[in-house]
Amino acid sequence: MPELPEVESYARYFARHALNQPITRADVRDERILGEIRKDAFARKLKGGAFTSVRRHGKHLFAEVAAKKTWLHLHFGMSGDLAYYRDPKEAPRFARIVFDFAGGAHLAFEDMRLFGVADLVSSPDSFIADRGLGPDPLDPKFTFSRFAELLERRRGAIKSLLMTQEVIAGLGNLWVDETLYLASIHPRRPIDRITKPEMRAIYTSMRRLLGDVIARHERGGKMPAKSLYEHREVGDRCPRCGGTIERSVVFGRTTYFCAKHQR
DNA sequence: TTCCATGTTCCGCA
DNA sequence: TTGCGGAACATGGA
Repeated sequence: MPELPEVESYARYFARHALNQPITRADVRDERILGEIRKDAFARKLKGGAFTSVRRHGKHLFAEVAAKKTWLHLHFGMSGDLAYYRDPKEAPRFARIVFDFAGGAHLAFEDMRLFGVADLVSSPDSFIADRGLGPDPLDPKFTFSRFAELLERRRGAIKSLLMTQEVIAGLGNLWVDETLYLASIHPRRPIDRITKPEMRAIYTSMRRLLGDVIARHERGGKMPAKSLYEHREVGDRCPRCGGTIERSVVFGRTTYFCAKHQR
């Protein structure tokens, strides 16, 4: 379930469990999950190191291996997840890489659909720059004026822009729909027809939503009954205004919205 | 059997 | 140059 809030939860999970334990083995069980690097080079570079810190940018997770001067980079695709466990029998069915630690524990990078990627990179900052990723919306430096700048001289549907990782890094289909629902903006609204107050509504809704979803992951709660998330079905009643939930395709993705209050 | 899925990339066209 | 539609990738669940 990996958009920004999910990856943030994975990053915290990684930091809580898998830091500062010597890596005795990096077992690549399906080489298709690797990016550029080959399986033996990946394993050789990590063996004997230890993860020392974790960073997240957008949907990307980075774990530093300071002694080896490298960072593990993970992208979770559509179905990626992490699992930390002691008994090897608990390994997830679709574990693509398993890190064995000296203390006897294991960290699995699982990804059923194999759209995820694992790689080694020299630093998160150089990766972000090379990839041309936009700012992370939860970065404290990501102010409203920076957000407004991103919308300048842009055309097209607001949903497409918010989904584009080179513009803003981290939002995906689900939480873009939820953001626009909260801000009462139609997903196809042309960017150049969004007013300043509406921009602020989008900015505020987006940041509050992402924080809420992260907090919810931490305590394992459901989304509120009033959320679009709980009503992603054609013909459902909008829990905020009683309008009808409709579906269309925007930016190639199934899009749900309230036909009444999202304009 | 068929359709759909929280992502990304590449190609062709306007 | 920018934006968009479509297809592809791999796999399981409804």
